[in-house]
Amino acid sequence: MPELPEAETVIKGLSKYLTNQRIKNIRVLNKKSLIGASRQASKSRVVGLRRRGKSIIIDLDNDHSLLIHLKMTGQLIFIPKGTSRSVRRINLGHPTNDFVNSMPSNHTRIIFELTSGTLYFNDLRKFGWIKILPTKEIEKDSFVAKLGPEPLTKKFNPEYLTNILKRRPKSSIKAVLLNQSVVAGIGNIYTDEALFGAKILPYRKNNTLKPKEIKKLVSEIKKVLKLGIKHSGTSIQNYRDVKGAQGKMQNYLKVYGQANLPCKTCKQPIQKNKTAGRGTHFCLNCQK
DNA sequence: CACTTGACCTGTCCGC
DNA sequence: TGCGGACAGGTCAAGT
Repeated sequence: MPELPEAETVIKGLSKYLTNQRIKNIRVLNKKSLIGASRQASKSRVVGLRRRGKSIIIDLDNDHSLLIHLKMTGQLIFIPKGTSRSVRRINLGHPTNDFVNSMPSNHTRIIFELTSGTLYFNDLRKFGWIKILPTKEIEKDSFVAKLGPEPLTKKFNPEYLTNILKRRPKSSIKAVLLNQSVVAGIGNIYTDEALFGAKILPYRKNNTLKPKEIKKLVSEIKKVLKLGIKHSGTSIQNYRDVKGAQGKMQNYLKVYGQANLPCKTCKQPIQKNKTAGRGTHFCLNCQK
């Protein structure tokens, strides 16, 4: 789930709790969730948090970093030291956890014990991972090295996207926006929202987009991502912030998850199909 | 080279 | 109530 706005929200929430805190111990409950040696992170102090695309980076004072990808169902939940059991009763988005006090939950994969409290990495589907690697090697990491520009920087502009589309004339615009090597951080939700804002059907072939449409699309992508950040991300099922709270962006979505409901602009029913292998939402009347 | 498909996992929801 | 199948926000390897 977590796309760029959700990763950004998690970082904002975690920073105040983790910065300058020491990692005392790391408990690995699911081996596959951790890549690298946990001893390279324990006994170190957190110096800062940052984001690259959808991934979260926690820098440590021993020249190592945690590179984290939440994939679809990953959560980073922080419980400050001394939190009472009643406060720990939080809704994590699935029935097994809904009314259970439990941290760790059934889906906790890694536990970081810090001086300020405990950080739980939960991940129902086990697709997510945390890598521990030297800070200097993050840029060379096999995952990070392939990422395209950040969508909220000037590097992502109409000229850049135009050149990308020329090299991929026959695929769909949606497939391009989901490709992290083209632009890093956009996922299924914000792709559908940005294409609606730009009035472009998701399955349009790239060589049919006009310059005006490309320009509008770039600006709509930046707009929906900023709106997502403003509303602390989208919570459809599992996404939660560090305190287990839901984001608010789902209340502002115009097409994602709105199949058969009236379009907020023209009242025609929102359509759903499969484009680029993903559930895709659009308005046949508003988008061309 | 670029695109599509299936796999990775666990769970929910819907129809029968 | 049970069962089978489709589907779920991401990415990668393998196939075309």
